[in-house]
Amino acid sequence: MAALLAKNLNTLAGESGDYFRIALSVDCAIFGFDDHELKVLLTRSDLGEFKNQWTLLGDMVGFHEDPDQAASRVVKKRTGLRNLYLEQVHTFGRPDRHPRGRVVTIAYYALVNIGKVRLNAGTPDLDWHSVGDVRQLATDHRLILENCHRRLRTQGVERHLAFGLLPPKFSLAQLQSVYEAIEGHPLDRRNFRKKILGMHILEDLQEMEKAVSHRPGRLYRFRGLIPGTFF
Amino acid sequence: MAALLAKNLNTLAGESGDYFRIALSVDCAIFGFDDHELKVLLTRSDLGEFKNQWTLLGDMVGFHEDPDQAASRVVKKRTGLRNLYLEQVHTFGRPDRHPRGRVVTIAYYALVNIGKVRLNAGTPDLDWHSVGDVRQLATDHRLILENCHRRLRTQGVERHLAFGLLPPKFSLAQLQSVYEAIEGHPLDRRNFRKKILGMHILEDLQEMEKAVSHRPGRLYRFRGLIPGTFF
DNA sequence: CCAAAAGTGTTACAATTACACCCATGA
DNA sequence: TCATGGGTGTAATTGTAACACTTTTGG
Repeated sequence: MAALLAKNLNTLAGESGDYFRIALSVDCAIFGFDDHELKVLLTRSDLGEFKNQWTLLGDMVGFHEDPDQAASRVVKKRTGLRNLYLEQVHTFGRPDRHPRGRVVTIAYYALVNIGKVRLNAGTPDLDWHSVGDVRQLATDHRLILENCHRRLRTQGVERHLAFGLLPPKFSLAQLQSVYEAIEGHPLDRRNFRKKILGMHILEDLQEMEKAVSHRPGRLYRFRGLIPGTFF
Repeated sequence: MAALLAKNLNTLAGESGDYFRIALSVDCAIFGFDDHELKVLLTRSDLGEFKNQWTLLGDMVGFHEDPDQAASRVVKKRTGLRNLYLEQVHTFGRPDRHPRGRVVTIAYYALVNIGKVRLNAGTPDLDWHSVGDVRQLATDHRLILENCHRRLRTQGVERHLAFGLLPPKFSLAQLQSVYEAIEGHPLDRRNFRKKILGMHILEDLQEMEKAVSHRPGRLYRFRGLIPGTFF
């Protein structure tokens, strides 16, 4: 069967006859938001060459598996969450990128509500890291993370993705804090409220924050679907 | 050697043990501009199931080859042009997308000056097609083309990519015509000139169009590098 | 009553849009 | 002299950015 497949693939005419041995993986930058900072979920590499270095979460793509599904599977396995918005960002395929041979990886990012995540205890040192503090990662994962972060930043407020990072009920201050963390600079409060409220994407819950040691903020929820998610 | 690689790859822990048999290809939407229309270079499929259907230009990625290089190689082989700007757009990997087995493809787009292209005679029915007229393509190439075209449209004037579609000397009317073809709607002439000239990216060549049956336009050339290209 | 964050409008500036007439050339 | 497209400026509108004081709560 493998030989037959190889023969078929060879009829596709490439420069070399051995391209069918390329392995395909997915790597996910799973972003969360906590303590006014953008976080990314990392674990420890299990590659000897990169032992003890941090890496994004990934896995090989199964032979009968859609890469998008492989990415969902990775996120589900490590965080317990399903039906998240996952966006494909870029495919990294330099021949020398992986120490164990030819592995091409498709990078995705996901946005999760950090409070809902039950971290999978079976994953070594699985934990959240401030994106700004990440230094070295195994193989080319720093490059991959930078690409995912840039994509997230340039996606813009209009795509409403940031709501995936928040609990269902939130204040405008929390929402602003999310955008500040993503964009990396402070925003003007009045202009931010004007803009967001003018979009009519928030439903006023007629509720207030509780037990805060200052004037409580009004709570809202997001009106409308986040693409790829079901609430 | 193949068995050793497979064994190594199996240690990467996937759902199934046969992911290493996934084949990887590149497919290129090569855009050109002519007769006030955005064109794309197509050829005839050599897949029995899609015989006589049009397809984008692609090839398998060699085992030791960077996908970006594979895309350059494809463009060079069919058009004779090298050092073009090529942008990776998306990776398509549905398990059922290809009739000859598991082939995941990385899509790229390129912008070429159609006048410089010497079409490779060895490619069946290789020719330019108006993007707006493209109906059915082999496998999922219509989807791939739509993705590449959308990426090109949303890239915006600021990225200066459209210059790749023009000869070195061009008039503002030609440039405007390119943007109109890409964006799919007419633009106001005065506003367009104001915007482009205000960018200071054009050098006035102090030359005029020749042999046109109307008032000749001033010729310009692009000042500065198109990313990924050398002039 | 103090600290801390919520809530609220107006003005200046920049960017974008809409719009109409004269000019240079070849046929 | 006509047809064709080149070349030009201004006013209205819209969007964005800057900016300070009052309110509500818990401690």
